[in-house]
Amino acid sequence: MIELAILGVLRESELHGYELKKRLREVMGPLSSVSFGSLYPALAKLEASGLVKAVDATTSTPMSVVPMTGALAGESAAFRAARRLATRGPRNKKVYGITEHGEARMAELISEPSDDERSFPLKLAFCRWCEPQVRLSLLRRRRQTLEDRLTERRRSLGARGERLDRYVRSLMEHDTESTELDIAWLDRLIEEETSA
Amino acid sequence: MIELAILGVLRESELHGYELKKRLREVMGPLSSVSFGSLYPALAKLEASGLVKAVDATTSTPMSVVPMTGALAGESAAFRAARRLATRGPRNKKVYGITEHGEARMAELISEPSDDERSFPLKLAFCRWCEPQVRLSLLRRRRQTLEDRLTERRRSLGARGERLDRYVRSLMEHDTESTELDIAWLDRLIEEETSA
DNA sequence: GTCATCATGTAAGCCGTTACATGATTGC
DNA sequence: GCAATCATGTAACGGCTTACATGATGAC
Repeated sequence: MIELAILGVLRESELHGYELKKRLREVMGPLSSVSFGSLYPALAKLEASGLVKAVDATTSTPMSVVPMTGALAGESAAFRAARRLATRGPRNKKVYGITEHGEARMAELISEPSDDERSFPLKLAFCRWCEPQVRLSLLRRRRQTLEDRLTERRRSLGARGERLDRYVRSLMEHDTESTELDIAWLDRLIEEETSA
Repeated sequence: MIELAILGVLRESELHGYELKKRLREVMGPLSSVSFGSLYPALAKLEASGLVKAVDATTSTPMSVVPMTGALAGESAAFRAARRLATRGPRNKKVYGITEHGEARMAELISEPSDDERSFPLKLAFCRWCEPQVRLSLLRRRRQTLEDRLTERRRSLGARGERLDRYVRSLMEHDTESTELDIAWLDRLIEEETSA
């Protein structure tokens, strides 16, 4: 889970742990944002496996050398990171970048059949990097999962739906509605994917 | 999490661990169904705290005494459990029931402010047992949580929405849509709650 | 008598958390 | 110089999972 999230964010730009955490919160939502206690060990593990590497930021450029244009609004996150890095020196920061091995691992993670509520959004968020057919099968796999759940739900609801508690029934009916919306959304994505 | 689920199911009928697991899967959905490895220790802990107790099923009624009507389809789960218990004897089974202390604990758990994706459905599923005002504040609290997330989402989407990856944007838009559906559903529940 | 199912547990491990410790840099 | 923030980590713990061990009961 956290592995794919880190790789995906690092693929966009090289970052150090602290900024990585901020970007992760943006991607994964304010909920389920990873904590430092899991982020740093995860990074260390990824580095040990060669999926990410610490990039050398040996430019000891003092601040005066960096031209301050005043047009800071347009800066990319990566550029800001680079500037701050140059300003502060690399001694106390570890800036990570994804390796080729890491990119291959990403493709592998996205292809994995597991399809739960947590992993799917993450996979979709980074699926631009993978091949169209992998992306398409991801969408179809997810659709099938939801479809299965829906028929299962309908079966158990039909069996003992009448004598169900009011709140439980409302919960189930809403879940069904919600899942149908999900499927319709996936259908749109699949349609766009196949037409292109 | 698992604590509330167990208490809630036991409140409907006295059960032993194995059947409890089956009922839990029905309530919590096929996903996130607890495993034995977590169920039994959880039950033991609940018993130690006095929230559930092992009910004595000392009725050594032999099977022949139980009349077999043939109309088995209409049996309740509780009755089936009782019959099977009488058939097999209590030696190898531990049938649990909720205590008064456990009922109080349930009310406490439902009142707790934590409101995440997992705990809310569980709370709602068992909220019939708690007082109307507690139930209402549960619904309102959840609604507020979703509303907050929605405004947060809109804020971050407005800031950098244009240059967002296609799939990430679709993900966010769908999440927004989905959350709006949730809120509308909660509004219906709240309306029903206040009108009665 | 044997196989599937029912039934209860324990052990090891994964994945993540909170809380704590440490120190550099910046702004005032 | 001092506080706030940036930055990196460690330690202890929690909750849940899979895999394993054990044995009773029922169907045939």
